[in-house]
Amino acid sequence: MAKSTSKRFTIGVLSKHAGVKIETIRYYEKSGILPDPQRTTGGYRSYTNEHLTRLVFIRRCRELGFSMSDIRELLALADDTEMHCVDIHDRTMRHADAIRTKIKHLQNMERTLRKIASKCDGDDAPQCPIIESLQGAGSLLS
Amino acid sequence: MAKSTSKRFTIGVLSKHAGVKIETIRYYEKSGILPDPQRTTGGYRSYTNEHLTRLVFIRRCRELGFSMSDIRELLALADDTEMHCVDIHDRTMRHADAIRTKIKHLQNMERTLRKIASKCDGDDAPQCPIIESLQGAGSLLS
DNA sequence: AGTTGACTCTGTAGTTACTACGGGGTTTAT
DNA sequence: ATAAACCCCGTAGTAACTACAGAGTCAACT
Repeated sequence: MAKSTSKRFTIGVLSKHAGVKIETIRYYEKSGILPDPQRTTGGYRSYTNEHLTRLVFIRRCRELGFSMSDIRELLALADDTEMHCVDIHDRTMRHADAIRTKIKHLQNMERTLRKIASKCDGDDAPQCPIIESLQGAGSLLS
Repeated sequence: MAKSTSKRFTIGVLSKHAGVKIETIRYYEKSGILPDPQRTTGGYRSYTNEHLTRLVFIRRCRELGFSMSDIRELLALADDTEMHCVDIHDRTMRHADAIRTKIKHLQNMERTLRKIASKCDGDDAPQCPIIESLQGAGSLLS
């Protein structure tokens, strides 16, 4: 768990590694969700691995349907701040429960999709039984 | 599997049951993701349970971070359309794989959050070990 | 029948979270 | 030293809603 190499890099490099567009990174900075980086003498933003970690986390959260304020709260948990232990416990549990629900829904969807795929597997029959498979209890829309 | 009761209801009722705002329902209709319902003589929209099912599915997908075009594709799978079996197989598997990745990330987050909560459980110690728990390999940000 | 209140209609404008672009300065490589 | 590639900031555009205004509809009392 040695402290990671603290090389600094530009916004373009950060963008590539995090999979987040440059404009979006600046947008996150402006909205306070990603801390202002140091600047070079020329005025260029200079990032560290901590920025990268945080940015990847933000990107993932967005892909998983969390709002910016959700993410702000989750990051506050990671950033400590001056919250009380009890607050943290409650907030954390609420988030964990919401996430569990998301997982359940995704698991249902994945199961149904794989069922559909397996029915369409192998033979290229003129009409695959997709409609039927979607009417039943295990419907994608259920 | 009897055909569900085909009572019709207004947009307000649909909104309440689906947990989707009226304006959003009209927006979905305009963007073609929710089929145009019948109208009463007075011009009111008249919905069925099929609309409800579809709308709940759309809402969930949005909460899970799917874009409108993702949802359009998923609904196309449910709606049959004139796609070939092979197409469906490929698309379905791609979606299933993406969903599996989402599940993995959410499971990591849930595990980490519950760990944090359990550390903050019971005693109201002056400083809970949140920061440390977030630095390690099982960090929320990892 | 009339009227009140809750509901719905359409269309337009505002919000959130990006995304693209334009005009300029900086850095790097030849 | 001069392009090419990169970065700066600000503004405008997009996607997916969300709110509001002004008018019509419906159900239920008197």
